[in-house]
Amino acid sequence: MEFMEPRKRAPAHRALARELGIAILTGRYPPGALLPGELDLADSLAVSRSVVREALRTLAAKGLIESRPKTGTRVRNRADWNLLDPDLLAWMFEGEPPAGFVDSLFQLRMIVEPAAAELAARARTTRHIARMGHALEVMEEEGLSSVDGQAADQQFHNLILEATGNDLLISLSGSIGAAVRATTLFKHRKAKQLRDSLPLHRDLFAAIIDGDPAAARAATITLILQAQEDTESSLKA
Amino acid sequence: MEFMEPRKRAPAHRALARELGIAILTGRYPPGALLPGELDLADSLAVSRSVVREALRTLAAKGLIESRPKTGTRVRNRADWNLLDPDLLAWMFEGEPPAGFVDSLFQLRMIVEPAAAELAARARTTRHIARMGHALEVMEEEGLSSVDGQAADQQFHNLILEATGNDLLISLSGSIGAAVRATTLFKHRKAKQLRDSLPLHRDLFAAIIDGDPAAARAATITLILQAQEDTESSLKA
DNA sequence: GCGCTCTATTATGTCCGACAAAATTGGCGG
DNA sequence: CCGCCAATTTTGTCGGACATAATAGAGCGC
Repeated sequence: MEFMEPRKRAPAHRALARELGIAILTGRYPPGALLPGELDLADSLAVSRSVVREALRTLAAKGLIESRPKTGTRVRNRADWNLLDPDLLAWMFEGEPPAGFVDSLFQLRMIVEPAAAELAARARTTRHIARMGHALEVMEEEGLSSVDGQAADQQFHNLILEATGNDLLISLSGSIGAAVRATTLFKHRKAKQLRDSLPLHRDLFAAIIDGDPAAARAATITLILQAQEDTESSLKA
Repeated sequence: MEFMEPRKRAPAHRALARELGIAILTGRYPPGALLPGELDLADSLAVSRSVVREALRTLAAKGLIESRPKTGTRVRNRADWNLLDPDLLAWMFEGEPPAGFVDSLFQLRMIVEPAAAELAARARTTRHIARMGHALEVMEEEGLSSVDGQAADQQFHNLILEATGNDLLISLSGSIGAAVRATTLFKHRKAKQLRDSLPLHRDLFAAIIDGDPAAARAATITLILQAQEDTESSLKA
């Protein structure tokens, strides 16, 4: 159990799930492949079979694998993977994100977030407006490079989805948030000059306050486009 | 282990995960609540602690719960639940779907599917067209009430998402498909007269063949609206 | 030889009992 | 009164054993 050094807090079964999950996502075990038996895994990794089994249950719950007696444990088809699971998205970005995946993510954001902003502009309550205003304040004071500033940025976007009152969209916010968090790492790691997105955030906030769906949609699109351009220029570097 | 009678094929840990998952989703264990200790659960349900633990790992992987030593296992906040997980959606519809949830689902479909149809009309290959044509044929021959016809319907919609070439959208198709399958049950169970959706499917198919994004979007919107009206009239009855 | 059934094998599935580690709680001492 | 330390409780990990299911192969009859 030597592979959990970075996070001593992480239980062995969680560390192993991450390990195997990444191995599957990166294609070391391609779809249809049979992975080693539980007992083999257990003693090749120096953990008990319980740990292996719990890790496999975690991966099975995320749609990555499928276990049957005698047959063994098999990697499921890519279409069955729950790619919107926050853990999977996080694991996906641990190394270099697969080509095209970043595009897929921005395509999805471009579909979901403008529509969500529209809904939010209609359904928002004063409570939501207050909390969004607070998040915006933190962003302005702390800046978008600081940890607190980025957390406030996340919350600002989550609040928009929350304001739609749609449970499924709220759940999506967690997933997309996990992925955006990861891409933001790339942006700040590799790119030096990032355009200030605060004015665009303010425009979006104003549109939601006004209850102007069209303006909210337009502001969101602009915001995502800028993030996409910055991210792509970072990836090229 | 007497609760797995309906599906003898289902392992105990899977049956228990479903059991507990439904209990959490239906609010029997509300967010923040502490559920019984592993040992208590084990002998109150007459299974071993291993089974209980593997079930809990499954639920944890789906974002429902969170375990820590000494503190116990706690139900996480609703916002952390992976509602787009196919299992969770299926469990959600085992009983009466919560009020507003059906609306949320159609709202999500109305956001995602028209946009996906647009993309599909641009990116579709002849291979996709051929498979979609085949699915449409099955639907026409078997009818939408038959099992095969509904399966073909599912596949038709999945193929559209697949044609977008966007992995995240493809993954969404599995989730939404699970939910749509469930709502379809309601429609055919309670409603007597369902309008024929085949002509609309043909319109959508034609638009995709033509590579006409605007028409594909419009056809998809019409299709979803009709399904929504039929579903709502079924739920009232 | 061909095909069927029945057995053998091998993986996951389940059970048990024990100890380790962590985190809260309470008590002890400064 | 505060802070440190120990006691307790719960999850975490371990090891081994047996049950069960699904495949592969042996044996049998035709």
